[in-house]
Amino acid sequence: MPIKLFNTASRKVETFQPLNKKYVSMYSCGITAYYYTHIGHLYTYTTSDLLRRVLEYAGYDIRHVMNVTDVGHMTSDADEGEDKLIVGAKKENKTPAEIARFYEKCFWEETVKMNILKPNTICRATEHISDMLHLIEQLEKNGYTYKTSVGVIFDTSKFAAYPNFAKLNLAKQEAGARVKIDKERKNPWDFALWVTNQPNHLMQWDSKWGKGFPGWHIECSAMSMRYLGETLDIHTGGIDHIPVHHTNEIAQSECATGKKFVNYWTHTAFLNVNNTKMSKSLGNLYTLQDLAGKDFVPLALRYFFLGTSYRKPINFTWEALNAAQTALVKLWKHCLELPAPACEVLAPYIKNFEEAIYDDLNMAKALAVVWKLLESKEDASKKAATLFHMDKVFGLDLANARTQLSNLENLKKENLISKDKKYLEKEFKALKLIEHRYLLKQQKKYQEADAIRDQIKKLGFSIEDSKDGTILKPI
RNA sequence: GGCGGCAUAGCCAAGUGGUAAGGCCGUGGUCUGCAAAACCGCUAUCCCCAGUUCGAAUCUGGGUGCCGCCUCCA
Repeated sequence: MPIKLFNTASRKVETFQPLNKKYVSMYSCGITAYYYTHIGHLYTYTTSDLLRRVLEYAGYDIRHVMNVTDVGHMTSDADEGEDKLIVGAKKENKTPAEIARFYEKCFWEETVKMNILKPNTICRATEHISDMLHLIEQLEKNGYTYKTSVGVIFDTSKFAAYPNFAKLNLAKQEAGARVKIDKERKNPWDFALWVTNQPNHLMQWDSKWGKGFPGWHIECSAMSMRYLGETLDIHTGGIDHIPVHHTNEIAQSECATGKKFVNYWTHTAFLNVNNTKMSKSLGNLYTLQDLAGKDFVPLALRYFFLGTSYRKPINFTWEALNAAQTALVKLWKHCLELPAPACEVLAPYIKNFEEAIYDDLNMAKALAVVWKLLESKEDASKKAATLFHMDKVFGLDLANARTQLSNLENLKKENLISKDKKYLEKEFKALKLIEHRYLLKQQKKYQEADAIRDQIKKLGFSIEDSKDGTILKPI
C-alpha cells in the first residue's frame, strides 16, 4: 500500500517514493537548547516520530537525523539582538555550552517520556563548524555571497526560486515589519552565513573571513548533507520554519550543490492553548512537569496528539487533555483484561488501520479502528495481537498497561502528598474504616456501613467494592 | 499592507460530491444491599448567504469570525 504524504513544496498530497531502495533519509529540525521543552515542541516531535514509525512499520529502514542548535544565532525575546543562549548563560551564570547541554538533556528526557524514538544520529551545531565553513566556501565559490561589516551574507536575488517554497511575495512583503533593516544588505531577505565582528559573542571560531560564528540556517544544510547526502527524502519541522529557516536552507543547499535539497517536506502545525498562541509572556506555556502537577501522564498528551491531524493547529485545553487521558486509561484497562496475544492478527482491522496511517498519518482515523476492535466480538487473543501490532505506530505502550496505570496512580498519590502533608495519615485512617465497614457489611448492617462511607468521604476518599476487595480512591 | 491556515454536537475531532468515524462529557438501562466499576443503548445535518449539481459538510462566488507568519519561535 503506498504511503501518501502532504508535501509542503507542492502543497499537495503525494505518494512517497524514496530515492534509495535500501533506506529512507529523514532530517528533523531539532531544538535550540536554551529553555525547557514545552508541549508545542513535543507536538512537532511526536509528529516526526509518528512519521518515522509509519515508515518503519511499512518496512523501510530509516536513517533519522536530528540537530541540536547549541550555538547562538538568535535575538532575545525583546529583539535586542542578543543571543538567547548567551542571555541564558549570563542569567544563570554559566557558559553557553553548559546551558545548551542542560536543556538538551531535558529535551531528550521529555522525548523518552513521550515514547518518541531517538533519532539514529543526533548532531550538535558546535561540533560541525568545519562542515558549515566548507559549505559557505562552496557558496562563495559559486558566487552566491557577498561581505558586509556583519559577515558573509547570502544573496537571495541570485537564487530565482527563493520565494517559491513559502510562496513569498517579496515585492509586497513588508520589510522590517519586526526587525530593523540592515542597510548594508542588498536585499532585505538576505541572511547571514557567517557572522563576524561581534567581540562580545561568547562562542567564536576562526575562519578565513575572520573570527565569528555561523548563521542559524547553515547548520541544518551542513549537517543534513554530512549524514544523509545532498538530497534528502524527508525533512520535517514546525510550520513556523517554512518562510525563513527552510526557505533559506533550500537556497543555501541548492546553490551549493546544484541539486534538489529535499523531496518531501512535512510541517507540523502549531499547538495553541485556548485558541491562542502559546508563549512565555502569556503564561500559557506548558511543560510535561506542569501536566504532571495536574495528574497527567506524558502518554496522555501523546494520545491527545493522536486525536487530530498534524496539519491542523491543535487546540490544547485541560478539558481536552482530560478526555484524552480518560480514554487512554480505558484503553490500558482493556489491555489488562486481554490474554496473551495470538500469533495471528485480525486482517480486516489491520487493513483499515493501514489505510488510515498511510493516508498522510491519519491517526484519528486509525484510533477509531482501535475502538471498533475493542467493542468487537473477535477472539480476545487475536484482539491483543492486533492491538499490540498497531501500537508499534501509536506508541502508547499498551503492552505495559499495568505499569503505566500504576505510574498514573503513583503520580496522583505523589501530588496528593505534596498538597496535603497529612495525606498518608488520612489514608491510613480510611483503610482502618474500610476494615470496619467490611465487618458491618458481612453482618448486613448496611446503614452503618454507609455511614462509614460518609466518614471516609470526609477524609477525601471514595470507595469502590469490587470482587478483589474494596478500593480506596482519592476524590 | 502582503502571505498562509482554520470554522463539523457541551469539549477534542475524522470525513473533499451520494444522505455525518472515534474519544470525552451527558443521559437511559443491565449489574450491585446501595454506590462505583464494567457492559449495552441514546445524543449533530456540518459559521452565514448565493450558485453549480439528480445530489454538497465536501465544488464555485461573496460575507462573517478566529488563528498564525512577514528574518526569536516546534
